[in-house]
This record gives sequence, structure tokens and C-alpha cells, in this order.
Amino acid sequence: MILLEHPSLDDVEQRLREVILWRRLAIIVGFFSVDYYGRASSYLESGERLIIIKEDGSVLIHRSVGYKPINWQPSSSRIRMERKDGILILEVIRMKPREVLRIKLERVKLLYIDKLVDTGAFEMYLTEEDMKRIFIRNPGLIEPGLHIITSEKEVGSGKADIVARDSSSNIVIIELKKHKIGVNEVLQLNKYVSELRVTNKNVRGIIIGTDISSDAMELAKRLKLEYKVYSLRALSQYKRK
Amino acid sequence: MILLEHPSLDDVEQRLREVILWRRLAIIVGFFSVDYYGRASSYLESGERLIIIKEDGSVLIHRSVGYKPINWQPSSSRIRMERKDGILILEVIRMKPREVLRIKLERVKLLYIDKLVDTGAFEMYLTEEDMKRIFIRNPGLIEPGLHIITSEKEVGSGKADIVARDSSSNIVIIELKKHKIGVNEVLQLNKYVSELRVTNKNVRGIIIGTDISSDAMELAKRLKLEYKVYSLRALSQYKRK
DNA sequence: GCTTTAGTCGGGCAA
DNA sequence: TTGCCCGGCTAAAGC
Repeated sequence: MILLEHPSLDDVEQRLREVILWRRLAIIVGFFSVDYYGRASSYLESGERLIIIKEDGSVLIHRSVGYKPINWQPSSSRIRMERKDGILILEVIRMKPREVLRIKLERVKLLYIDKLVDTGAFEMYLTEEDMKRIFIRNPGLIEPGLHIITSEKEVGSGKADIVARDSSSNIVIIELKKHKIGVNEVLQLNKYVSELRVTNKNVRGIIIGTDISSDAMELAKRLKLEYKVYSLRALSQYKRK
Repeated sequence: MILLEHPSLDDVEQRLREVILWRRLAIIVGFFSVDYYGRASSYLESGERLIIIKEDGSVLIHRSVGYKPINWQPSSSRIRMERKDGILILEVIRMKPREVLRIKLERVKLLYIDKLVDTGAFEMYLTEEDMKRIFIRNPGLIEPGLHIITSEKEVGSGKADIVARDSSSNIVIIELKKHKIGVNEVLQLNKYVSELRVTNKNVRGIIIGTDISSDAMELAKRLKLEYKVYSLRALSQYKRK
């Protein structure tokens, strides 16, 4: 663990070479400008900000507000360094798509280098994937007598979340949403259903979410699609392992 | 500017109260677990990570790899603190949607508090907005004899990027994409064009991007839509201002 | 308040 | 590798 206050740029350069070589986490508070070009391009004038270099080579530049970094480069980026005209240039390069981030460090207030000991597991609950699992295990929640045929079935140009057969042997295409159903979600379901209806009239489409907008409700009726809303609370009791 | 190595949790609590009160940036390296619940829920077991508290109340928790924070809360979240069983609980609460992030700090390795002096402007170039401006100023790039009627025109349920008239007086709906055109982009254009074709057969649709997938190309032909690809390099020379 | 769309979206998964 | 879709998407603009 290394902690330097107001290090010289020579020191910073030397330490960061070790960071890159040994894959360490570096936190830099400094005064710098940033050039970026690639899919888009941008220029950030000089100011005090935070740079985070992660062990996988991803680089984040954060200002003092906001969730998102103002500039960044994702993991597996290459980092090069260069001294020039009294400043330290950090060039972070991503191939495919080729993108270049150039940080012109004028001075550094804080340099912290460490390797975090972090073996703790992360688990996320009740994602759309969880929902799907719940409905597949409990198809009666959707409709009595429903039988799951398959999930993630190819339907022409896309994938339906669940394909089932109802008690009258109709094919049922089911689209799941964790949130409120809008017009776009209905259109997405319609994309799948309408392609199947070309050859088979007895295809039903059901969209399931936590709520539905009145526009989406109307559109669903017009397209002869069905909708259902469930409560997150009601569903979560079916969640197991 | 405050910099503490291995501060006690009492110290951390006291300092963070000042951070919240005075709206400062805080960087914490420590050992902790994280609970989150709201739109989804998650649990992160104990480990060493980085916490960033920004001046606007946004909170980011970063592990040693990856572009994205593992947990977070956006700006204008409320932060509460509590000591319990020898640990420091940081509760970050967002209303609407109601979401709670609970950080159980067991120990702190580094606490850095500062107010960044950052007045530098940020400018981004060649966004989709820039593209639109270029094509509106130079409609001949799309097709000789094309005249722009309007941009951001309401077309039924959405907005077409550009509406124009060709040399044969056909209405031309133009959709711009900065990236590769996929099936969805073609469908989006079709949504607009098909609504107009109900009343007017002479409506053309052109989708413009930097590349196009073979599926999208096929779909466009089937829907009687046109496509064009441009190179970013070719376009950027038209950028001025 | 809601809806729609862009994003340097990132990240994952399957063909 | 390419293409597609999900995300606690976020963020901005329009209604």
C-alpha cells in the first residue's frame, strides 16, 4: 500500500509503471485535462478531478458530482505514459473499437496505490432472469392449464421469453418485464406474435409486468395481445435458491 | 483537505457527517458488506473496496475491476449514519423509486476528504445531434435534389430525425444512427414510415448509419426501406462551428 | 408526472 | 466474431 501527498510527476510516473506492471488499483487526485476520441470525441479542460485505474486496466475519470464518469476506458485497455513539457501524459488505448483517452496530468495532490483483498461474493435477486425461472416453475401463475414448451425460443427475428401451450392447445408467446409495460414492450411482443400468426392463427401473446400504461393497454387490445400484471411482493415468495 | 490512514470508525463517522453537511468529496477504502434493495435487491459479502461519496450525495462502490460500480446510489440521495455492534452503518436512501443502500463498514484503511476545484468546461463532438446538423446543412450528402422539410417531425407515435422531399416530390423519412444499423433500427424507421404509407403510398424511408448488419439489410428490402452507410471520417470534415 | 430515445452505453450470451 | 438484448441501466428532452 502506497500513499503519497503532492508527489512529483516523476514519482507518479514511476509508481504508475508499477501499477500497470503489477495490476494494482490506483487512485489519483490531480489537476489535468482530458482528450478523448473514438466513437465520439470530447475535450475536458483542466481542473481537479479523480482518476481511478483498476487492476484490469479500466480507467475512470470522475468529477465531483454525478453517477457517471466524465471520461473512461473499459477493462483490458492499454496504458502508456510519457513525460513532455513538464507534464505527465497518460494515454489509455482501447482496440476495437479503437479509442484513445489522453490525460495530461499537470500536478498530483494524492496518489494511493493498493491491491484490494476482496473475495466476497455478490448476489443479485429478482432480476428478469429470476422472474422467468419463477414462471417456468409455476406456469399456473400465468393461467391455469398452461404448459411451458420452452424458454428463450427463437421466434423469427428475436427471442420470446417463454413459449407455452394453453389448455386449448393454442401456442402462447409470453414476454416478461420487471417494470411497467409501455407501448414499446407491447410492440416487441407483437413482433414475435405477428410473425407466427402468418402461418398459425391460433397464436396468443401475453405480456407480463408490474404495471401497464393506458396506451400500452389500448395497443395490446388492438393487436389482440393479452397482458397481466403481478406484484413483486407476490412473486418474491416463489423465489427459492 | 483531510487524509487519514486507518482512522477509527468514530473518526470516520464524525468526518463523514462533515462531508454530508458541507458537501465534500469523500474517498474511502475499507472493509465492508453491502445490502441493496429497491427495483431489485442484492447482497455483497464483506471485502475491501472503494467508496466514493460525491458532493451531490451520489455514492459509488467500486471493486478492483470493471467499469461499473458494483453498487451505487445516484445524486440527491440522503445519507444517514449509525453505529451498531462495533460497525458503522452508512445508509444511502433514494426516494422515487424508493431504494436503500446499506453499507456496513467494519474497518477503514483510508479516508480522503476534499473539495475539488474544477471549473473546466467539457465538450463532446460528433454526437447524433451533430450528425443531424451536418445532414440538414448538406442534404445533398444523402441524395442529390433532396430538400429538407423539417427535423424532429412528429410522425404518429414518434419522431423521425429528418423529413425531406425528393426530386420527384416523394416524402422521405430519414432516420440517423451513429452506429451499425441492426434490425431494431430498421423497425424503428418502419414504425414511422408504415403509419404514413396508410394514407400516402409515395413515402420513402432511408436509414443512415456507419454500417449495417445483413439481417437489417434484408429486413429493409422486405419493408421497402432504403439504407445508406457513411464513414465517420467523411462526415467529420463537414463539421464546423 | 410520464414517455421516448441516445449512450464513447457496458456486459453477456448465443449463433 | 457478430448480433442481439438486458440493465437497479442513466440522462435528457418533450409532453
